[in-house]
Amino acid sequence: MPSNLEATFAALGEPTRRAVVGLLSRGPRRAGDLADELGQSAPAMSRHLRVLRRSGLIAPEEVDADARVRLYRLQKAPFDQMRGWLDEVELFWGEQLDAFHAHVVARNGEQ
Amino acid sequence: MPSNLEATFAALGEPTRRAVVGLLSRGPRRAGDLADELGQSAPAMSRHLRVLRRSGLIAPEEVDADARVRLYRLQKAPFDQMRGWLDEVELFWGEQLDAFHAHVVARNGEQ
DNA sequence: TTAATATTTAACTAAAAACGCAACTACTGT
DNA sequence: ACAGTAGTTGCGTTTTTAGTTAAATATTAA
Repeated sequence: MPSNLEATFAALGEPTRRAVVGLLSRGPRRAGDLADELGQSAPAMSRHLRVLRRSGLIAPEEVDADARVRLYRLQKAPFDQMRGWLDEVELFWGEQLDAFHAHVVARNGEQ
Repeated sequence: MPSNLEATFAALGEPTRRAVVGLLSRGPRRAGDLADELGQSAPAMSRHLRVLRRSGLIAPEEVDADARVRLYRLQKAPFDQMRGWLDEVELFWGEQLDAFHAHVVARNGEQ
């Protein structure tokens, strides 16, 4: 389950896959149900799920009884990583804006 | 400047473009400087910048003096949209986990 | 006007992604 | 063993993406 930002963002850059994540946020589901709900063929959905699996965003539930059925579940790690990246970017960005503001204030005085 | 999630996530699914965003978070920069710092040819960088522009993640600064130079700057809206989407997903997800926890507690008693 | 600089666009190539259909795997139930 | 169900994979096709070189655009400086 290698969770890398590259694959995560790329996976979410596709509407069907974002919709899959949206549905899975409501609870785990089977591949076939996702295909039906999103109007995709079984092979197409299987491929989307593979992309999502490789990104680490989803994982098949531990198979218990019926191994024909794979219940997919959302994974937290990639979400944390994305938020971490966004936090980092916005942290420096904030400093930049602060510096810009200080610069304006230094030139024009407090508004 | 249509800022849609699809283009935003897709744009960030590429390492060079994420690096561009990282650099721009430290302050606005010219296309040529970004190309140099990231070891990309000018045309390649120009294309990456077009993708980022179309996603809404960056915008060229209002041209002031020298119009040969385009200073690119990060835009907040797409970041807010991404966080909004993540919030929504994790909101439902949280409810799901809460329900699961309640279910476990109901079966096994408080841990 | 001419040269120089910064950036984008055009045309092309190569690699990757997406989708349909058909075939295959793996398991269940009779 | 056989049929049925759930899901994945192989293959051919079409589209998209990323990169290159060369040319075009826009602006400043001489």
